[in-house]
Amino acid sequence: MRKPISDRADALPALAEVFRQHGYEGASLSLIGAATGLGKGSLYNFFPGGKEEMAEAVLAEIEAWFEERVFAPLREGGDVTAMFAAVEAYFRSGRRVCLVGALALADSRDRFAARVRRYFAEWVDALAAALAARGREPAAAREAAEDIVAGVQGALVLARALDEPAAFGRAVARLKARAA
Amino acid sequence: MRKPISDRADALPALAEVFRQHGYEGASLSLIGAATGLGKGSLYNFFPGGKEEMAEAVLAEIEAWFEERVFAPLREGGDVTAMFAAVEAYFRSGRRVCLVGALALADSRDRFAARVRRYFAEWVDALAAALAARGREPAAAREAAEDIVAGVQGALVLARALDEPAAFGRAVARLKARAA
DNA sequence: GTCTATACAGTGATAGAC
DNA sequence: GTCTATCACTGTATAGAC
Repeated sequence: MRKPISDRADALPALAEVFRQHGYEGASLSLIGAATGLGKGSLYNFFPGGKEEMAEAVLAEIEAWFEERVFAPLREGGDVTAMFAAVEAYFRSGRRVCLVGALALADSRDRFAARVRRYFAEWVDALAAALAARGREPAAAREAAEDIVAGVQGALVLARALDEPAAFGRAVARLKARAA
Repeated sequence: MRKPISDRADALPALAEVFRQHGYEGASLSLIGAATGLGKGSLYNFFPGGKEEMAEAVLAEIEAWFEERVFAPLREGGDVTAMFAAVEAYFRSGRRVCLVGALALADSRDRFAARVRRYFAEWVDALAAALAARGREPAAAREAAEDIVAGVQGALVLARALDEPAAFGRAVARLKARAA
């Protein structure tokens, strides 16, 4: 809520945070209004499709962020270390949850199934390509990529469940070593 | 719903399935009524505390199941292979989601925070004890235990997200090899 | 464009008939 | 004990004033 909100894009960070903290069903329009500082009038002006369109916009932004900062560098440069740095920063060292992962498990999972699947498929594909470029057999690279992506998601679950963000950092260190 | 429902315990499996599929907020009393075949009268007769008491009962049953079939064997016999077999069966080879993990990420996470934390803490502790009994250094055993528990949870997220249950089986195979 | 009012459905929960 | 009817409330979404 730091910057004045004059269009959809300005509202997305606050929106994303509400969905992350409360899930899709739990993110009521009152919570959304409070978090963004926008009334229902403005919200429906920006997002005529209502809450579903808000969530879609948030997911699209997340996907774009990862595409630019994680997937593309992985595919092009094969830079796995940079991925771990980006991921650790993005998830705030385990204090932030992965909205896409949460949506995959939760209530409204079929509503966003296509987007969720694409996000994870792209992540695994890009990481497998990077590992293959570093000399692994294609099949082994793909297994390792699945292992690492699942490891990140599981570490987020565990860190949140134990209320111990440091568990995420430990997991990332292990995964980094395994990827090297 | 196979057996006639005459007390709380009979309703728990159907209840658990509803919470797993729709999350806590998404599991409305109408869904719960349809899944259990019970009217609101019966439900509130069995669970005077309403939905929250239903979820608590489900979580307690899950915890008891894992305590008996997973945690205790790990602590006593150190049988890691049996854990993987139990886990693979319980999560239906990746077609079933972990309710405790889902609650850790989702909306109503603080409501069940204590139970969620205990479930994962016991799992990690028991597994670490088993790995230590198999000769690992205590610190390494604990790291490996965290790695494996997180790996299971992450594999469930990934399998569900990709809509590819087989990804769970592949992950379990990798984790099993890593534990050996 | 943004707010205030409100419509309408659906929620969890309760009361009372049987 | 179980169902039906109903409660008060909150949800999303819309309409209309400004």
